[in-house]
Amino acid sequence: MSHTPGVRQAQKQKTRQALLDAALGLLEEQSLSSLGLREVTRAVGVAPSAFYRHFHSTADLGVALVEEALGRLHPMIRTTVAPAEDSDERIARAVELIAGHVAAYPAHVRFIARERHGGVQPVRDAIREQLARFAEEVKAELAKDPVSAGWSDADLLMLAGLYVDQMLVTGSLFLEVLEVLETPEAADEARRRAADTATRQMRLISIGRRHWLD
Amino acid sequence: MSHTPGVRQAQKQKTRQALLDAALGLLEEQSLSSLGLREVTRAVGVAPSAFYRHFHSTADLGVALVEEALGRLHPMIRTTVAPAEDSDERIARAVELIAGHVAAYPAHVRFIARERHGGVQPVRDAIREQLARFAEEVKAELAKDPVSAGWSDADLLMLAGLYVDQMLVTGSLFLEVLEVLETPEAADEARRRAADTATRQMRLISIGRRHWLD
DNA sequence: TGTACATCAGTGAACGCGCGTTCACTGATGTAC
DNA sequence: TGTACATCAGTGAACGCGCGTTCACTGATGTAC
Repeated sequence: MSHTPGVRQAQKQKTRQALLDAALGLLEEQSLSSLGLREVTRAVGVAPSAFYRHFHSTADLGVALVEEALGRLHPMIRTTVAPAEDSDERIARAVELIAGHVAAYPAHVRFIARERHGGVQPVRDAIREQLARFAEEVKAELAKDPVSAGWSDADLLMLAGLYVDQMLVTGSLFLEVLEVLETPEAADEARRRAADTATRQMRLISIGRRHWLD
Repeated sequence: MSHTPGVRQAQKQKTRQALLDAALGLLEEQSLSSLGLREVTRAVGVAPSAFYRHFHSTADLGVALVEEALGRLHPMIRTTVAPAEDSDERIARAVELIAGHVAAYPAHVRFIARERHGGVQPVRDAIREQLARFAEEVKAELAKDPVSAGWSDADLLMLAGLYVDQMLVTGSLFLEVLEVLETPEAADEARRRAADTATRQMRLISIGRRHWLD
């Protein structure tokens, strides 16, 4: 039953990925709700009608992009929030990791930031669902930390949500830095300041965490 | 030189406001980058070409909406963050104020949340500028508080930014509640939980603030 | 291995439609005297 | 107050254009025997 001959399926998969990649590129400068099906197929070099072999609509494609952008991020989240000897060290690690991810996948990060509150409901829903999963995972990780002794489940989830939101805020901050750039030196300086602000904000939150039960 | 007869100007202003109102309504279910000039004029009941008497483009209209949504919020911010006898009281006041604002102007709040990272650059810039002003004002207010003794200017601005972001997060949270509703009872319960989460997150941040210099 | 038939990813033409923008216009409002 | 002229917010027709969707098609890939 598993036959899966391959050649035909592989080619289809390749076209599908080309559509996703082209869409992501076009979405750097517009929202999903204004993305045209014909724009995407034109960028790939296939007929407009070919689009329907892969997606019902651009909204459907958007949901696939959410999976691509966030689906594989779960393991990364886990290791980022994992308890560390030194709290400042974990924060530095997290900020570096976010900066690296934004530098490596700016279009994915921008897409999520933009469509989280965007005009396409199914995509908003898909993002909300993924972020809720992140929050649950962060909560599970926080619970392992001795610092969390005595915390209620609701408070742990509240803190996890705060961390998840803060990650997105930090990601957006690094994205803004990429947009401005001007000279390489100015960009470096801006990145440094963004990392510094993000680090201090996370540090303040983790101080609040340590004194929550005082 | 001030002549300003009025009748003609007043009528023009009325049409302009009608365009803004209609656009805001249409933007509840789509992003600015997909909003059509003809949609807006159709909703108002004027000819498409009349649009150009008021705005160069829908992006231009969007910038005007940013001013409308955020421009008059500055005094409110000031009183919200103003030092209070009891920290928990100030937090409760802030959360109630945000909830009330979202309930009173949901379309404005949704517009800002959506377009802050949206596909229309001039609008993003206008929002960023307004939020930067908010952060400066919050910073000035925080500086008055005895708790801020010994804080560097950079740290005050960092904290102010955290508060501004948290206000937007809280606004979005209340907005999501409005979207779901289902039954009135469920909506009430959801609103209660949203307020509770927002309150605890702000409390955690203010605990972090009190122990920042430990 | 070879043959006959089935599948199906991608084609290309056609459609009706709403878009943004232009332009000469109308007629109420404003100004000068 | 009355008259003659200027201003200008809003009109409506026209334009060329790209859109999403449909449909019968083609030809390479897959399957059965």
